[in-house]
Amino acid sequence: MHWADHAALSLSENGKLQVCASGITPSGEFHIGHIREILTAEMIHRACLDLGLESKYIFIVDSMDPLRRVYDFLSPSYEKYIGTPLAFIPAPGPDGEPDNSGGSYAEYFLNPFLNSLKKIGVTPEIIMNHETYEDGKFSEKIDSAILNKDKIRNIIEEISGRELPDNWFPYSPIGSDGSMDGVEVTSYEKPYVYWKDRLGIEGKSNIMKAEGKLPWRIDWAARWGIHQITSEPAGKDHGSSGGSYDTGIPICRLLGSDPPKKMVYEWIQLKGMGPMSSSKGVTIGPVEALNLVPPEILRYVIARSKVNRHIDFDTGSTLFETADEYERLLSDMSANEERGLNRRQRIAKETNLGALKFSQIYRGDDPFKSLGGVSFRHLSLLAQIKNRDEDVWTSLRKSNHIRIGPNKILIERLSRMRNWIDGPHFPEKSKIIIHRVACDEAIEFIDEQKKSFLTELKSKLNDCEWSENGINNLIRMISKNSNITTKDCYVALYWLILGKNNGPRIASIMSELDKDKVILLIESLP
RNA sequence: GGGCCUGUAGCUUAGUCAGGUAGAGCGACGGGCUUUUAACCCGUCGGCCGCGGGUUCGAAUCCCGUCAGGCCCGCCA
Repeated sequence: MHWADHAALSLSENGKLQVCASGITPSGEFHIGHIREILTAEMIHRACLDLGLESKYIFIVDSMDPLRRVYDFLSPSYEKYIGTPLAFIPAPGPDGEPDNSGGSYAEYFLNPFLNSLKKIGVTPEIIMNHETYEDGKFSEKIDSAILNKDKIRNIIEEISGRELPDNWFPYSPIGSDGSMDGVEVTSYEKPYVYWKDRLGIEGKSNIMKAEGKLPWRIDWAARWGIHQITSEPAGKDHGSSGGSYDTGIPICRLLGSDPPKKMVYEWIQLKGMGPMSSSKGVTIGPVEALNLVPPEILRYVIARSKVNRHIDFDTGSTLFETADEYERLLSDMSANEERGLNRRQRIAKETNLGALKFSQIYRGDDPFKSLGGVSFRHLSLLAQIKNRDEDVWTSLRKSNHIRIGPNKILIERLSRMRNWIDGPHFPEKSKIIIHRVACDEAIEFIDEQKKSFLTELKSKLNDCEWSENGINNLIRMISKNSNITTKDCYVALYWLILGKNNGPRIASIMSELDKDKVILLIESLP
């Protein structure tokens, strides 16, 4: 059984109404790590629906969270906004300076992300957390938290092992300059929290409005109750023992609600570069990823991996393999029957089918409709050899990958493949590099006999039709009349042109090159 | 210091929750496609399931220990 179906099944024991949630702080660029947060919850939501439960999926934007520090991509003028909720800070303009015409900081980073989510078929109910505060929905929880201040303090200190300062208070009011930093609470009289800020100015915050917020650990526990959340997978940072999940559960109960069951997902890492971090520049954005691979493949990256296993993401060969695995699974699924499968194979097949199901952009779509019929590896080859799309289709027709014209899926794949190849993420290993002069290995491999074959070939090139077939026929003809095997003739050409001992059909590569270039290349042999 | 994840064929890994003869892909090798391939099809090779112990008729799977790698524990998915 797929993990999402399994999660849904265990949720179903607690009732028919399910609310699956994700929460992200929009403090900077979103990256594919956030995609895991989103998709883990969204797939469980879909699984609930598949099971016949009533379920909704909400995405809570932590717009009330304060700016923690001035990130590298921000201008130093953001210094004054540290401690201010992201919803109340102007977005950075093109120069990194605060720009009042560009909406809020939170929206600035959120909107492109929502766009990408739409492309992968995720359409959550979006809740801006600062609006929940503005609407007074937090007020009861805030009141309750303040009244239970000592109990909450105990929970946090005991479970997290952290020691809270003496002046700690379970509510952070916003001071006169908009920041929550250095604001000390002096007293509480519902609905007002009285305070003195770091400038020495005194004031009060109404807990019915967005004039302050609960600290993170309490905020999280409170919203579980406010939104009736039954499932919220959290990143491993919240999941380690003593982390915010562990303190959230008893705090949520203390505030009068049932918490969701703890579920922790592992992080996505960029292969060889450790965990993703926007501030360190170790990141790949969803927009970037979607320029390379189709949305169903991006979903599949998440769907195929168990929640508690980390994912090594890289835009090189791993992504190729994952994409090809998707294609292969699809064709295998239609082929073999249930019979003759033992228990393990049945489970594996069932799980794989689940992964395919959750990879579809729209729930209920037939996975087989997303079958391209050509491996990504092969497509990358053709895309590099053939400059014109039409030639790619011709080649695919010849190899029986497609019958008539390419379908929409394939056309989109080729266009993405060209992006991939032209961009910085395409793996070196898969690149086809045309040599301009013979490399050392080529010179070593090409002995006198092979050289005379090439010389002969060169002299006939001008008479031959400059097409894949014409060139290939010429190669075959000359090789037959030479003393070496056909295979050696081809290998010599591979070494000469690509610097490797094999490759895609050499005639098709040559036909895309200028004749003069080929001639110069042969002449570059000593 | 506390905790999590991982260790299975050359590489990537499934199978671990519900113990019952180790599966797959890539690579390599061989063959086919009377045209070469990193296409396509068929086949072969390849695993003391990190190591040691225990439970069991039976362990990759459960338990204990141990080694190695990665990660989290101020904010970060």
